[in-house]
Amino acid sequence: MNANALRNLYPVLDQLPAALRDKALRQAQDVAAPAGAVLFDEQQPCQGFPFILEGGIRVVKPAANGRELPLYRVLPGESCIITSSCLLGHADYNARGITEGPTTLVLLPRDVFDELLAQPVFRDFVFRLFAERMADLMQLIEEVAFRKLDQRLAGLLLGKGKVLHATHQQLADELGSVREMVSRLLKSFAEQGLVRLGREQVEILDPAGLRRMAG
Amino acid sequence: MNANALRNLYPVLDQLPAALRDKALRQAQDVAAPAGAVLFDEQQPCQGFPFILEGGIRVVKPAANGRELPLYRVLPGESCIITSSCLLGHADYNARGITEGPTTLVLLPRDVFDELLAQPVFRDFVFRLFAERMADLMQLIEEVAFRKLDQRLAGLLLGKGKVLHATHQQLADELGSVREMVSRLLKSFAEQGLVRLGREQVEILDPAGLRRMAG
DNA sequence: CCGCCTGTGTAACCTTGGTCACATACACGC
DNA sequence: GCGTGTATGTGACCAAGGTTACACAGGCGG
Repeated sequence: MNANALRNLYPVLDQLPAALRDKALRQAQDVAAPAGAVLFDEQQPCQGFPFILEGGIRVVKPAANGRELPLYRVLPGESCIITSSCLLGHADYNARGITEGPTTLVLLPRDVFDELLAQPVFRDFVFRLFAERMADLMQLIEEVAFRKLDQRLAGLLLGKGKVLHATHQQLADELGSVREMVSRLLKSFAEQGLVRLGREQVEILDPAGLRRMAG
Repeated sequence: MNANALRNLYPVLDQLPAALRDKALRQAQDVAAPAGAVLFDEQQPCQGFPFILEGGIRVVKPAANGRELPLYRVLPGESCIITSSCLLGHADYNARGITEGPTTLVLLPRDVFDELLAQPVFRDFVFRLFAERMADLMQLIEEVAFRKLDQRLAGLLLGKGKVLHATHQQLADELGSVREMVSRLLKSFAEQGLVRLGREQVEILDPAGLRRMAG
C-alpha cells in the first residue's frame, strides 16, 4: 500500500540496507491531513521528517498582521529544509507548514532520521534537496529585499504556461501582497500588451517583455 | 604554525582519522586577504570550504543599485552556510563574501570536503552550523519582509553593550538602508530618551524601551 | 589660522505599496 | 430573469522609506 508509493517517490529508501529501511518504515507514522491543515508552526518542536506521498506542504513565514510570506513548497518526493534544519540543530520550527490539498505523508521520528543520516546515500539525498532549497531562499531574500512588486509579479507569471488560472487574490498571496496591488499591476501589464486578462485567468502575450520587466 | 591554530579553532579536525586529516591539510591551501577583499561573488563556482583562522567574512546579497544586504558573518571557528550549500549542491555562489579585516583562512578543495563529509563527526560539524545559520536566515527574512526600520534599528542597537561606537553610515549598512534614515530614527530615539547620541557613538539609555520598540 | 575631510542634521520631495471604500461584472442556482 | 456570492476595477488617501541637496560642526594637518 503506502510502502510501494513511498519507495517509488523516494527511491533513496531502496538504496538503504534492507534491515535499516524496514526498521525505519516500521517506526514511521502514516499521517493524512485535509487541505489547509497546519502541520507545524513557529516555536513548535520538530516531531520528525516527512516523506510526502500526496498533496503538498506550503511553508510560510507568518507576519504579525496576519499576512503570510510563502517560503517554498514541498511536493511528493521532496524534503522540507526547515524540518531538516530543525532536526539537525535540535531547534524549534521558525515557520509554518500548511497542507495545500488533501495530503498524505509518512513521518519519520527524529531518532530514526538521525540513524538514517549515518547512511551516505540518505545523507546525500537530504543535502542535495537542502542545497536546492537554500538557493530558493536566497532568491526569496533577494526578491523581498530588492525587487519591486511589478518585477516580482512578472516573474511569478512566467514559467507557468501560456494561460494561467488563478484569482488576483491567489497571486497576491504568492507574493505576500494584497489583491488591489495585483489588480492594478495586471491592468498596467495589460495596457502594455504584456498579458490579456479574463476572469480567473491571465494569458501571457509577451513572455519576453515580462522577462525584461522581471529583470 | 597555521596547523596548530587551525586545530584549536576547529577541534573537529582532531576527531578525524589522523591519516585523513593529514591528507586534507596537505591538500588545503593557505589564503591571506586584506580587509575588504571579495573572496567570492554571485555566479562564481565554489572553490572550496574555508576554515577561518583570523578576521572574518561578511556575506552579503548585492542589489542592482549597489546597496548590499548583510546576510551573516563567518568568524574563526565557524563555517559558511552558502559555501556548504554550493558544495553540496554543486551550484554557483548566490551571494558575495567580503573580508571584514585582514583575514587568513585555510581553503579545503571541494573533493577533499566531499571526502571529509563521509565522516560522521565532520558531517555533524557542518550540519550543526548549517542549522544555526538557517535560523539566522529565517530571522533575516522576517526582518526585511515584515519589520519596520525603526524596529530593526532598535534591535541592532541592543546586545552590543551600553555604548556603541559606529557611524550612522555603518549602522545603515548593517540594515541595508541609508544614512539619512538612520540619522532620523536615532534622533527620534534620542527625543524619546532611549539613547544619547555623540560623534561615532550611541549610548543606550533605556534598553527595555528599545526592546519594546524592536517588538 | 585656514582649508579640508568626515560625520551629522534636516527639509523638501518622490515612489512604492498598502488601506479603505466603493462600484461593477460575471456566474450560477432558482 | 433575479438575487447572491465571488471576482475584479478603481480612486482617494496614507505611511514608510529612499533621494536630493544642502548646512553645519568638529578635528586635523599644513
